[in-house]
Amino acid sequence: MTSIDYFSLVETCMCTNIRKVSRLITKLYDAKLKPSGININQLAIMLTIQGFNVNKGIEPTVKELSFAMAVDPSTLSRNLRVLEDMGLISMRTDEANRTQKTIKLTEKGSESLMKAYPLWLNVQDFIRGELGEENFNQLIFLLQGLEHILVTSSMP
Amino acid sequence: MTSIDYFSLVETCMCTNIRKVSRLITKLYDAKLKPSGININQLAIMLTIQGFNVNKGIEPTVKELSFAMAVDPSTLSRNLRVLEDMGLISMRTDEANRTQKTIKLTEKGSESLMKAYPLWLNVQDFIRGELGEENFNQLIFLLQGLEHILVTSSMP
DNA sequence: GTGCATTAATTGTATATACATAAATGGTAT
DNA sequence: ATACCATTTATGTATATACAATTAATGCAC
Repeated sequence: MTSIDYFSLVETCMCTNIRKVSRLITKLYDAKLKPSGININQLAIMLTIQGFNVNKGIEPTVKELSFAMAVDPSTLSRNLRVLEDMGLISMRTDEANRTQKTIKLTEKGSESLMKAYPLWLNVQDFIRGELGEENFNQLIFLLQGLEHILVTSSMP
Repeated sequence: MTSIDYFSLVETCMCTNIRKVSRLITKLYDAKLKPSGININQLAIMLTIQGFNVNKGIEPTVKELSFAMAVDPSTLSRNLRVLEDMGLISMRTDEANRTQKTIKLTEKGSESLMKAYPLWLNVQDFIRGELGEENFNQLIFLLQGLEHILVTSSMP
């Protein structure tokens, strides 16, 4: 094997590319969401909770939320604690099955969501404008395809 | 404004999609790199250091590395500490300008790199195989386009 | 119903991440 | 030469992340 070009190697790494963009885009969304008092991760958590509630008519458990977001339960547990301390969500032991807890937004949480929504839309539109509609959609499509592969296929 | 479909909202969020895939793909790369003793983030750091060294003939400073990887210097500072404690890199105060430090791989670091390389290649090939060559390349292309936008354009 | 396996959530530990600030050095203006 | 400003790195603090292990509750087999 001849010598390796390390720079181009790291530039073709799917994981490294995604992690780099993840850092950059998180920074932008967090900055623009700042006036709402929540960051993009917290917004995503609350939107997913609200999605369970509005679309499915249920209050999700930690496990359900964890699966929907592809976050480790232990990670989510700590993230939820922060939101609870902020008064944006409430968690309650499910009396039907006391091993699990159900989660819902508080009134204050709903208000934060409404405050964050237009700010989120602004960033989203900025990115869409810069990338172009077609590239934006294509990127989302490819990311969701990759996500599906990572969740369903198991590498030997 | 009529009621919002929160589920589809979060599914169209560029940031949330990227963060989710980032978690999933990091998990896969880390698992497959495990026998090498380093994770994908550490591999990326060491490859970038080696890239500076081999391609540019210089030992990068924390700032240069931080810029190349789009990581905050304070974050990188801690990540480098771990690699230093593992004996994979060495950092030295630049005597020409004592405000900065220069970084290089140790012999042990180079060995780790060589051990990690075939493992990395396996994961990379797996992803390429599952996505298909064309989608793989297209995804990298779109990610680098977005990266460029995030680094150069400033949102009003 | 007692014991054991299972499941859900949390905690211990470690790395990753960034902002704000501090510490150390270097450069410049007067 | 000194005083001030700029630059680089590191530290304080807080959130994000996951794996391993723990705790608590359930359920099943006998």
